[in-house]
Amino acid sequence: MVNINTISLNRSTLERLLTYYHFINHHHLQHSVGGTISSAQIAELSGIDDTQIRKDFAVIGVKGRSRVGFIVTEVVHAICHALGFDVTTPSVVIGAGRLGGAIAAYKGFVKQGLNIAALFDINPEKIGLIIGDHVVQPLEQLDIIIKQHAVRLAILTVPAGAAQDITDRLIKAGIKAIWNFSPTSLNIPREIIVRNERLAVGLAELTYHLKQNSQ
Amino acid sequence: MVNINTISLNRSTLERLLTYYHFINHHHLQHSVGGTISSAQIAELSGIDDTQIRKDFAVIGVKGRSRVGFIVTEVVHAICHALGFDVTTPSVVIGAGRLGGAIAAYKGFVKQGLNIAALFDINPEKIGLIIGDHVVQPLEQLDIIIKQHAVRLAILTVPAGAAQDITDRLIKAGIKAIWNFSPTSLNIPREIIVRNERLAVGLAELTYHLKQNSQ
DNA sequence: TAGATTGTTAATCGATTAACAATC
DNA sequence: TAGATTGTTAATCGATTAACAATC
Repeated sequence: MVNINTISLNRSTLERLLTYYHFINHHHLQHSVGGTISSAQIAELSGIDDTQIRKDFAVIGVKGRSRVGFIVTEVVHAICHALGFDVTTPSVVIGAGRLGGAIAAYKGFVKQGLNIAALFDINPEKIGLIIGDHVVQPLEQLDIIIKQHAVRLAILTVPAGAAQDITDRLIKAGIKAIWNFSPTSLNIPREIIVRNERLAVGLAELTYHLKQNSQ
Repeated sequence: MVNINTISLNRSTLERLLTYYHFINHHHLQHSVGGTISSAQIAELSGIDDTQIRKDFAVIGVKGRSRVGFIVTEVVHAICHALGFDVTTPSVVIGAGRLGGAIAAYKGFVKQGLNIAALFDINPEKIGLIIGDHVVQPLEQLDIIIKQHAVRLAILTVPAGAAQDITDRLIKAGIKAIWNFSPTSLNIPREIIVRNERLAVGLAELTYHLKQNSQ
């Protein structure tokens, strides 16, 4: 086993690795037992430069063969391992609104190792509702469930106004990483990992280009 | 009025502009009539280099004053104009599931000029349901509504398996831009603008860093 | 004026792409 | 072998940061 603990993948690299993974899966290439694929073929599918692909594979410890290419199953396993998909990540979802419910009910993230231990809401009327496989829990249960399941990841889908309070509470309860869907910037200690999912950026990009094209 | 039709903002620039906009709004700076702000102050708030900020402002036509800084309202207006927030963008949401419903019901995008003309679903059981201010429409209404409202933007929240078929149909109906939340890659003509909102990337980034930190 | 801040040029840094020897 | 493909170094490109004259 190649030790990849010491290497550090930046966000662009992670995104590219996920792109390779997606295209390989999408084309059902992983089903061809012992099948191989060249960096040029992946480049053709994904639009990413073939030199870049070979470098990325080198970083995650995948070795290819001259005149043959890379063994598909090796690539898939290495990407899963590098990205942590082969480890289950327990998590909690805070906010049982439409977005929180969508994430809690979505099965696609399970392939990435995500396991949702519980879904919380502050609204008493929502407590007890069943969304996906989850019963909406009151926030009072937060500490207990986080400890019980050794949860380190929280998925935040509360309104902007409530985000900071909940965040402080999550950090006190031992959360180490926050996937933030609230349209606000969180004030957090440096050691906590945050990913702000700013959907507004996507919309801005589209409206901007639409405007450009119509002129 | 500065002509910004000819300039081209890339994705990083758009993201930075939105960041400035967010921090200026978040700190209620726009309410200070005639108030000014320096690039160093925005740098402090946003973490973006002050030289970069001055360059971005130059690109969107905002002029500052020595020893004073930039007039807040001018900055806000210029960003809104550059990003197209001052123009209403009619759109349709395809897929009245939890995610589609969340987007259709969310009011935050209105500030960016987004107007949702209709919400569609293929499932007959969902037709007629009320989500937010919208009645779920059958796909048969797609062409009529797109023409009626001159819709050019479609927001796609259908399962991966249905995404390509719907996309083809949308393009035939005259859609020019697609905000794709389906976890799949769409095959589309070059002239159509697509933004793939790959939430899996965010999750991968977090699980990767959690794994790194625990070793 | 002195000094703070802009606007812009130059330097640095990192990411991407090209080139090509090594390999099978 | 000849030729296709990897692995890696070198070159290019673009984005970021530093420096600093101009300005008020």
